[in-house]
Amino acid sequence: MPQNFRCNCPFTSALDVLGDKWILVIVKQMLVEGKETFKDFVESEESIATNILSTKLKFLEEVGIIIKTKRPDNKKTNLYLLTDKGLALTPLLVELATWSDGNLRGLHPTIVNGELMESLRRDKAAFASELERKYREKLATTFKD
Amino acid sequence: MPQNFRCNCPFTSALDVLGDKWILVIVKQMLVEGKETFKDFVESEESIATNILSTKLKFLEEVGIIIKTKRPDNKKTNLYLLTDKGLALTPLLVELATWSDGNLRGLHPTIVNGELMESLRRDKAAFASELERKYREKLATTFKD
DNA sequence: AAAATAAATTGCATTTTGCAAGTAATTTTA
DNA sequence: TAAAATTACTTGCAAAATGCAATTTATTTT
Repeated sequence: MPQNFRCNCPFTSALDVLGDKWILVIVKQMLVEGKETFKDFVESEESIATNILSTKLKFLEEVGIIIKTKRPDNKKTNLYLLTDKGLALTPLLVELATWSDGNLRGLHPTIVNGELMESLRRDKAAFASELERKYREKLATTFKD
Repeated sequence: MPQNFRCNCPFTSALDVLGDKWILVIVKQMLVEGKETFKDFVESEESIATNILSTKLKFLEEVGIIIKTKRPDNKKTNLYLLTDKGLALTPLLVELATWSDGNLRGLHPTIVNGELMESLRRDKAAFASELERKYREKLATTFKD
């Protein structure tokens, strides 16, 4: 957990947990890009350092946003998966992308602007529940054995 | 601006700008608590240090989330006000509070839970547009001279 | 003119972030 | 089945960000 929360404000408390450069990037990689192993995260385009990744994964597990598990047939590779608390971040992530889409292009003209962004613009809520649905489906497959 | 963006992902790019402990706390203090001067921010319950505040206000101005101005009759006190780009963060802030409300009480039982949170729970979108409307009203008054 | 206030800046300590290298436990390949 | 490769780390050290306390400058108030 964050050693201690700054105060009792719900906005500030969310930022005590989520307010840093990496936490929500990792959650995005899981939810949007299907990343689930240490290697997956290290190889992603944001290229997080392994020591930071290790620290952040531990923290995410501590606060209950992800769980660490393994496939029964592989003793080496850890799987990191979103919990319900983690999946509940979907609308927040969608708002992040929406804000970028509408307000960051002046500062950063090469932000991606493909089919995915168009579908997000068309219907944010639908986009969010579709992301969530797909992730739950993947969870069901992972745990079906 | 952030020296450089990590990549072209809209989620990650938003976090390149917003992903830290203080940026969105300052925006919240402006939008939700009506704070507008350096002193206001320093005296708020999150008690930000003056050097950090100074740095963050400069950054927020640089990326166009706030503007720095003065009242015509006071040469000392700076006014910091949200731009449209800043006001566009309202839905994101509302999602932060919503996530805290539903997922952080286990870790942080004293998170506020008053009438304001109830109205947020009742209708998130209405809550957001009411916040925005009130802020624009305040802006109109500030600039009416 | 003296005191108080607002908005900083500066110096220094602590913490966080980041790179590069190394390690331990598997798993794959020759 | 021994050697090589892979996964998930940890460690050491440098750089950057954060934070506290004190000081500074420009107003404004008394």
